[in-house]
Amino acid sequence: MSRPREFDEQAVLDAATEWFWKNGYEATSVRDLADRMGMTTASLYNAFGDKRALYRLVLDRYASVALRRCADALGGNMPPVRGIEHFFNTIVEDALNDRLHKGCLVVNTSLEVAPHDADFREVVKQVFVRIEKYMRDCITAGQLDGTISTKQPADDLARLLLGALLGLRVLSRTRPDAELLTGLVRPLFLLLQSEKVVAG
Amino acid sequence: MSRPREFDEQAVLDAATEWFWKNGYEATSVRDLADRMGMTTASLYNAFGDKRALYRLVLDRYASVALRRCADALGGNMPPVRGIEHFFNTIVEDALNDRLHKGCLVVNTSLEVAPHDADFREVVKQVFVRIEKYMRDCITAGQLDGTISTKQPADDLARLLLGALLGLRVLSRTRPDAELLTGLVRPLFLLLQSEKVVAG
DNA sequence: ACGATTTTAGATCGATTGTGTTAAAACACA
DNA sequence: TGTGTTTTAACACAATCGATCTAAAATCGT
Repeated sequence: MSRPREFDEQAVLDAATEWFWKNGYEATSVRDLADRMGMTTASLYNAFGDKRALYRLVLDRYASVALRRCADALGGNMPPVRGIEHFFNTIVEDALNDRLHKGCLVVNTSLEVAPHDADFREVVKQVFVRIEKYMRDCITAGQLDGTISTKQPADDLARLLLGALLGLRVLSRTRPDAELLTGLVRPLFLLLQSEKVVAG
Repeated sequence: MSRPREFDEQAVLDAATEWFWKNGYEATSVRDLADRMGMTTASLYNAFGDKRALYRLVLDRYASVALRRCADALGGNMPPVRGIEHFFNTIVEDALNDRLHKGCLVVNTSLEVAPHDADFREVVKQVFVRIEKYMRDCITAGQLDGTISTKQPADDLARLLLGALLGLRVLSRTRPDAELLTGLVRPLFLLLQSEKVVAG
């Protein structure tokens, strides 16, 4: 066989993720990446291809865990409306704890690189489609067991929740204020609330 | 006096806006800009300073008309709830008609350049604050004349509308689909609707 | 028509970009 | 221990970046 790698693949990918996440694609140079990953540019190109391929790998890894977290919260054993509340509360908490204001890598990608790169546009698009589907399935379940209002179709409610999520992510980068973010999600929960349920 | 400029300032700023808007800040080179603006880089630097100053000028110009359009729709002579509907419908229409999927320059800026530039972060932040204020004032007016539900505080409703707007703008770049965008805003209108008003 | 002033056009600066090369070093297997 | 393979380190490539310089062209007030 051959000489083994000196670096831990998961660790260096984490470092690359952090850097891309914080600075974006264009503003991150390969030399910056190599430094932060603790390797030379030659090793980087040898191991991951070019800059674009590395970003793709980083994005796929990020999207994978993000989607799993979404599916766990919305499709888990929690009651549907509790799952949605928990999911959004987690998003808000993460935003308030993120001192670097990195937001969401997928959302950042959707505005910076997806518009002029068909492959990345498709990745982002599919992530959004999946999230919308998780939301819709969760809402449908809640409507069936009577815990979520049926005044509006699950399709539209899921679209609104997706939009609110993306809006949250945008504000997380520029105005990560507790009152703003928690106030934003509050009306969503009341909107979902079934008429049959009496508050208190 | 001196030699007058050969270019129309508003026209070249429009060209610069389009290019920055479509490609973002980093991916737009000064040479690209000069070509599209029909001038040399020397003239560009002489007239507008450096690249960053030009972007700032472009962004301020864009934000100015965007805020005026927002104020006109939400603070005009239309009934509050009609104003909000009109505003969001306009956003959706623009997104569907925008074949280049440029989205909103302020939102694009908030994710690409604002995170690592305090000045631009402040610009974006103030635009969002102003929009939120227009929303809140409009909702408060609607609550006072009984056309908007008072079940939720105007503060929170305004925050949700801002978030939904930003979400709309994100989706406009990646998934400008009519069903998605119109479906997203539909629940918002029903949410605002006063209980006293009977549908139909 | 003249001098003052400013915009042009074109070339080019140093720095940095993404990417590649070369050769030495390090391991696995025989 | 030797052979083969791969990673490493360091250097460097062509291209492009933002920014500037010089000098010619153009227009104003007089």
